[in-house]
Amino acid sequence: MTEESAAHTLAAVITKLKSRNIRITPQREVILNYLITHHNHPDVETIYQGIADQLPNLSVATVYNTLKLFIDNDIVIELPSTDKDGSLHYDFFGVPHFHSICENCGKITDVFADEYASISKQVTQLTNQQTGYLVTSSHLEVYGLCPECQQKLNSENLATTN
Amino acid sequence: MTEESAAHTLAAVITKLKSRNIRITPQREVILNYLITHHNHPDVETIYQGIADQLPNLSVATVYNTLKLFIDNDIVIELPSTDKDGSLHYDFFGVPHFHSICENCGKITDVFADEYASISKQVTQLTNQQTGYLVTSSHLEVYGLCPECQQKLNSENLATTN
DNA sequence: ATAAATGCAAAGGGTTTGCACAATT
DNA sequence: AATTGTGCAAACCCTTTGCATTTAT
Repeated sequence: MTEESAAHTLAAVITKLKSRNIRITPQREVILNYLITHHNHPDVETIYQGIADQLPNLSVATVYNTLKLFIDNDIVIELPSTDKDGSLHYDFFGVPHFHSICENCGKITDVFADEYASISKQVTQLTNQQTGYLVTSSHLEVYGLCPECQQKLNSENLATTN
Repeated sequence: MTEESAAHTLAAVITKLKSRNIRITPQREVILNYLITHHNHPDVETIYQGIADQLPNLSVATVYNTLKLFIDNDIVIELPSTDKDGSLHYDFFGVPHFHSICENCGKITDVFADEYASISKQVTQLTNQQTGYLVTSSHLEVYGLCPECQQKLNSENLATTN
């Protein structure tokens, strides 16, 4: 994402929040900007460290509060903790997508596909028909082995069978 | 699920585990049986309480160990914690399905749909093409308001606007 | 026999909470 | 001015860890 479009995205989200009478504080703006410009699926600690220079007195509690606010407003989604890390991860959800998660190293990868729109729609309809839920959003995670871990595990197996 | 088919399912899963040289302990069998016969998406504490009469000396650590084993062998899946409860939930995954989660009360509801098979397949292919992951499984969660909470919130709104 | 699983209890660490103070509208 | 948000630090509690003992194969 270019700086230009990131700035535009930031402004658009802030407008959206303001229209819902949500106050825009420096903390919220910085955290939001971090999430828009970083797609590493950070946990709270990573976000905290990543904006420490901009907000020297920031509290972790504020990061948690802000993330919850963004999640409730469908701006950010929460991703499960990966094996080697008990903390939850967060992702700006401007463009709908899903995630593949490596069962070996815990890496999270974005998957953007045009097909996801129709899948979401189908799933929303199915859910509403069968359960009566009023559907707000849907999350999809795919589990497997990332290319790097496939290679690494393959090398290890070759080594141990010699 | 009838007792008959539950027993059959239990036997089938045990055979599958044995074929992978996984030891069948009383603890594992009881926990597995609990999960096959209870689809309340229990957390660890609920499982622990639910089988306390069958395994008086059971340790919570064993429940955690066993669940991890089942997850690694694609028998059980882990579900995110609901808002009012910081603990993860577990679900026997004999018949593939997805889940709807109420954003208000945290209730988790199974959604069985024939369409899910083709969705999973499609998602697996998309992921493999775009990321090179070797896909093992996929999870889908739908968020929204359950019928009960829709009604409840609607009543509250009517009350407060009077 | 022996490699693996269990139980116990303590430690760990991510997340939440309560309240005084500060800031947005 | 009034409502809302923030920072701080302690508390919470789910989960993990280490090790001695027991057990499945």
